[in-house]
Amino acid sequence: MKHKGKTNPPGRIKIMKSFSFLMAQKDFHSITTAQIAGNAKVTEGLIYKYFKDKKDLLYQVLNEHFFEFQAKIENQIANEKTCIEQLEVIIFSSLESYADNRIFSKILLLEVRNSLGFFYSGAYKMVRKYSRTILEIIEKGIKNGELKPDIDAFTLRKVILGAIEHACLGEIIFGRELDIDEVSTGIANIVFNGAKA
Amino acid sequence: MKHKGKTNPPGRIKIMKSFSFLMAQKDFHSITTAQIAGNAKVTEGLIYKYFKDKKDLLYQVLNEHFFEFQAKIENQIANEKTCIEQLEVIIFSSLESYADNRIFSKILLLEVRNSLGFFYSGAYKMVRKYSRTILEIIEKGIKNGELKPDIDAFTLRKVILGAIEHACLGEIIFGRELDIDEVSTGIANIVFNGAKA
DNA sequence: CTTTGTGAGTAAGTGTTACTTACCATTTTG
DNA sequence: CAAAATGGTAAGTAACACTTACTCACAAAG
Repeated sequence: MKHKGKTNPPGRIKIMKSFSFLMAQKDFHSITTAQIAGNAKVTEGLIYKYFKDKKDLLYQVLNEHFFEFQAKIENQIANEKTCIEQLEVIIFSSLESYADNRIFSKILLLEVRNSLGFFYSGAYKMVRKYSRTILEIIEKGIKNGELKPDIDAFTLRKVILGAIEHACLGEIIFGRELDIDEVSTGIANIVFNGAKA
Repeated sequence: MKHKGKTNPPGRIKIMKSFSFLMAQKDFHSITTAQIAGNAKVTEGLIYKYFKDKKDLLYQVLNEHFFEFQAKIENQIANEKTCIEQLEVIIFSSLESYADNRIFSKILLLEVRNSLGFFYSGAYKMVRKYSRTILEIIEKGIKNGELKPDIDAFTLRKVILGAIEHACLGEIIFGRELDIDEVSTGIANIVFNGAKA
């Protein structure tokens, strides 16, 4: 009998916790189902009651983290008035969330992108929502004259998202410390004022 | 008897070609050693004469592509005089190289980053060289007054590299077409002149 | 002109791994 | 109270990455 997702039994929670714990130490592929089950003190078979496969477990863990991420960001945007201030908050909050939640960052920026299945998962819907929010703010900024009329909204989004993600990589991969204040004001300064003298 | 890497026998070439061919169609993990060998018309065992493991095969294929990439970029930088022009060329050429060589892009941007082994591979040395070149141009630009003195060179590099990589993702993952001219001038415009009105 | 060594390649494994099937016990519900 | 569903276990299995032991060809060296 397959699980229909209406409840959240202890076994399921233990499996997700165990998996998150292991993800903090090694990469997805070198985590085995035996380790996940052993660490969670359940049998391997139970994993497949609650998750379609190992990848699905990864997506669902990501999904849980994404809720917090999204909620926090949207909360903080609401406090800002101008579009530029909102974008600055997005840069800062994203960096902060990534730094606070390394497992989330690791999964989202390094582990899920390589397989097509992710782009059909629920977690990806949240990525798109986050991404759309940014685009809407940029478009509003162009309309109300805060941003230059000749810039392309999609390209500006690429620059912002790319900068955020790239800034986190060193931290995730090598465990380097990141001065969020410095980096986020640095990125905002370049993106809004330009680097040319 | 293990291979000592002094020659480049036909079997080795066939394996790398076969693997590249398969990488154009599916992701790394869903390619099996049996498929690689079958497609190359050699036995599975031969793969392990020339490559430490499957990941090592991935790194070596990446490494080959990286030579071209690096050579091309450094060639094109040499033609430009100002630092801003050099950085513009880097943005354009990188986008162009990624677009022309999807297997290379896919491996570098999606497949290798998730395992630590990559950062000890020869291919990663080339990434660092490319990355250092960009940093040096930026630092020169700050010194000679082309770029603002208050920007941080590392942050500017993050923005440029992040924007380039993010711009390629849609293309690699979904096979979307990318207007390189438009995107590269768009990125350069934002990064150098800023988005604020 | 045999011996010795080595590079290129094969054939047949082996242990692990992700995933499946069949089963049990307890709770919920018609 | 019987039927269905939930929560969980135990014992598999096919496929996979990787290993071991072995040819064969051929080139120097003695």
